[in-house]
Amino acid sequence: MTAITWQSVQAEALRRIRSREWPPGGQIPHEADLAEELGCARATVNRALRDLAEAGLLERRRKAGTRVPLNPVRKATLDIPIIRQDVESRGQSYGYRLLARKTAPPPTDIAARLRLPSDARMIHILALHLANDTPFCLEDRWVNPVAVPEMAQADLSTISANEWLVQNAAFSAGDFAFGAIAAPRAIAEHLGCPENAPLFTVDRTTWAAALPITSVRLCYAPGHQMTAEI
Amino acid sequence: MTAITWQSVQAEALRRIRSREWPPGGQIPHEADLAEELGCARATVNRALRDLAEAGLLERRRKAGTRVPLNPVRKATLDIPIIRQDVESRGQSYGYRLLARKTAPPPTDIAARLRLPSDARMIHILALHLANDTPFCLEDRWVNPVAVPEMAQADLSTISANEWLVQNAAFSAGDFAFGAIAAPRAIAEHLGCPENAPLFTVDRTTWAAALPITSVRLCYAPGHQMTAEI
DNA sequence: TGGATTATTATGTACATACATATTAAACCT
DNA sequence: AGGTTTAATATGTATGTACATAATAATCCA
Repeated sequence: MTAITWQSVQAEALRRIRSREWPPGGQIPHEADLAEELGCARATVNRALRDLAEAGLLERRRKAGTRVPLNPVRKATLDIPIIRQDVESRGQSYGYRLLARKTAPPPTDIAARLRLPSDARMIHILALHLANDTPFCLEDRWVNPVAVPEMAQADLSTISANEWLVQNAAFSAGDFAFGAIAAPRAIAEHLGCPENAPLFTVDRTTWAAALPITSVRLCYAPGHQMTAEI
Repeated sequence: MTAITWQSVQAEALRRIRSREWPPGGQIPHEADLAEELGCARATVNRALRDLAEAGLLERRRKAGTRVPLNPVRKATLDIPIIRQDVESRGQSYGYRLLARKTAPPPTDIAARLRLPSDARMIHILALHLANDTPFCLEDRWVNPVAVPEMAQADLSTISANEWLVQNAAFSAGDFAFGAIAAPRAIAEHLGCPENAPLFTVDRTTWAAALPITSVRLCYAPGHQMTAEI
């Protein structure tokens, strides 16, 4: 009979943080004391508090102990599915059109972001993702063929570069930037929206260790929202 | 001498996933086997694999075992600091102006989102956050006074509602939505940007258990980007 | 055969113990 | 007093064991 779980310890810790029994900025008892008080092993307390620290609700440092941060930096978790799954999980039918694919030197900002020379040969892909046959998202992607040589043979008319890369490229790290732009003429035409319409954009760069794989900008149709939970 | 850490086990697992030694869609050896093979305790393997599963790189189910997902839904972690810290961490000076504060019934969409009757009395706050004395972000917030009665006495001219709530409201859950809008006249004037400029927006609703606390829309000045890493 | 019941099995968790590691506080020496 | 060394301490992690739990596979029975 083990009534005390690490979740119950975590719930009790949360309660104390919220009730200010453990005030913001203040130190909390150390693991051994809590374990004794709650009647469980230190490992159980450790698991509970470590988890809270990862969520930004506690700050822990060796020897210094554990404290409740004054201004907690909360962490939200964002799910990044492939676009097809994103559309399908909304209960809509997914469609895809490859608009262009060619080898060319990248624009300077892309080259700089990937730390490649601006005369490097890269694959440029332009594709449209559809939901219920209406434009959902425009994918403007540059791929480093050195990182994924197999891509030259890939048939990107049936599977999107987005999906192909998730399945075939071994990426280790990446960064995202979310923002908004006014739709330029060319993009507005593809998305079927007015020129200068406000578009939600996601810029994404991925790496395999130090080797740059791809940099992509996704322009979503007007009104699109991306959601996260905390 | 304990050379094997859960991090090293995790690194080895990652290597096998990336090298396709453990192919997408395939099952991997169970914990006991891996522990024996790598020469460590099962708990160590468990910690390593559990972490990878949380990041979306593995799928684990009791009895069914652990497998490499075909289309991994990667999880990105977003830091949500208070706006002042966001500005200051960019090396800019933070400024703040309370534009309006009054009690009023909420618009229907806000009421619906918070599951409150549309004739509820709520506190409406409009405030401008500045970076280096130029507009950074416009905060349009509705607060449920039932959830935070102390807010009636709060001096929101020196501390933003954003910061006050983080320090004083015991929130337990929340959701975010990121999007883009064309700046309406009123917002454009506050942000000092052209009307219809594309603005990055964050809509955020927070709860204390079942009790709605606040719903806020942050409109960032044109060009602003929010970043995340994976 | 089919539906319910019962093993079986892989992950999930708890615990006691031991040691590692980072950091602070104390002691020390010049 | 000030800088350096040393001790003390809280968290971090590894281990072996034991049992819990969920889900599948096997079995049984009508």
